[in-house]
Amino acid sequence: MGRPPCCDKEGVKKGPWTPEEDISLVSYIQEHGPGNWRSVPSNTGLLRCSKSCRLRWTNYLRPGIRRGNFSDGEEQMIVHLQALLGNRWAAIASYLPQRTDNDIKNYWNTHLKKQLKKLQGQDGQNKEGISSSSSSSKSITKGQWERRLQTDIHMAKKALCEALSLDKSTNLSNLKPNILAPQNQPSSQTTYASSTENIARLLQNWEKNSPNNKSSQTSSETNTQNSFINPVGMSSSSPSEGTLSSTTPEGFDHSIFGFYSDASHSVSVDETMNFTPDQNGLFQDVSKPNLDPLVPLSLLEKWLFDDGAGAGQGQGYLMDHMSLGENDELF
DNA sequence: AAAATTTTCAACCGCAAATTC
DNA sequence: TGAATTTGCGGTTGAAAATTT
Repeated sequence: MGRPPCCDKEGVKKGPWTPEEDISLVSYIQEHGPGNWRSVPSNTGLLRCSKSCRLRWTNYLRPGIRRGNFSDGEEQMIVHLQALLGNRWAAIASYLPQRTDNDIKNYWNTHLKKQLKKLQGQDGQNKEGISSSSSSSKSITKGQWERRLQTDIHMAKKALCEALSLDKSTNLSNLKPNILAPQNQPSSQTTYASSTENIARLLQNWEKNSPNNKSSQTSSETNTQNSFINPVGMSSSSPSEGTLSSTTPEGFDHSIFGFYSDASHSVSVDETMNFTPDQNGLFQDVSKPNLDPLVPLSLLEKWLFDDGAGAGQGQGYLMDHMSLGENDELF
């Protein structure tokens, strides 16, 4: 016997999410934590299927997500990892904790693929496409099954890290954010919308900046200067590119949730590149380990392609060189 | 200025693995 | 144990925005 369906297909809303729906979902998750998606639509009253809720959360609302332009480093990382792992976007995204697999996939399909094609056209000698990747020549020598196996080893280690770290701190995903406020932050702060009151206030502000008033909401740059009140008292983002402010098609600025808040300052790209789940609190997707996104690719490559990698020799090497936060001690 | 074309990216779909009962 | 369901992943779509003609 199975379980009842999460939602019936009829009466399920599709298409772009409205700010109200976002707020509804966010406030529910703030209270109950992410997970148990099948109960989300019924408990929130959202006319969305559980799948859609999960997707919206993981790809858009989840704190710690960095949106907008990809840095050169990220770009290179994606190109290298794609050469190593193929189109395994979730695996690739695990190396870029601030990016979603969907974003990476989109970026690959819209930007990098073309760039590589161009390069390929310019340099006919490089038939493989990733001409600049030192690892690519090695990767051809490995069968695809072998690459997959190596990735799986990495994923297994990752899962072990998570399991062990979760054991240490109880099951984080089931606890409420206020309970798990990062220790290095003042107790008055959360890394998330601070309360349902805040969300209500956000909605008020959003209404003031009515969706009809599109002129001020068309770019992330203008959004950094909009009139949303930061619920946790965070100063407004600096207008410099790369500040963590994201905007829905409706112009809903998610920085208002204080996802990335550090009450004393807005978060720059450089800072966020080094963020850790602890710094960003509970709502950092626990499925993404704290792997420093700027780990030199040669380390990854070395590990993945090291003959001894599968047996654990390379494992220690990689782990030693990657910032794993709490998990460092595990290896 | 307007139409046509291209680009972008949020969201959907289907499948496979994992989970639940 | 096995069937039914949920969850997660990768491929794809299509509306909106941007760019070109």
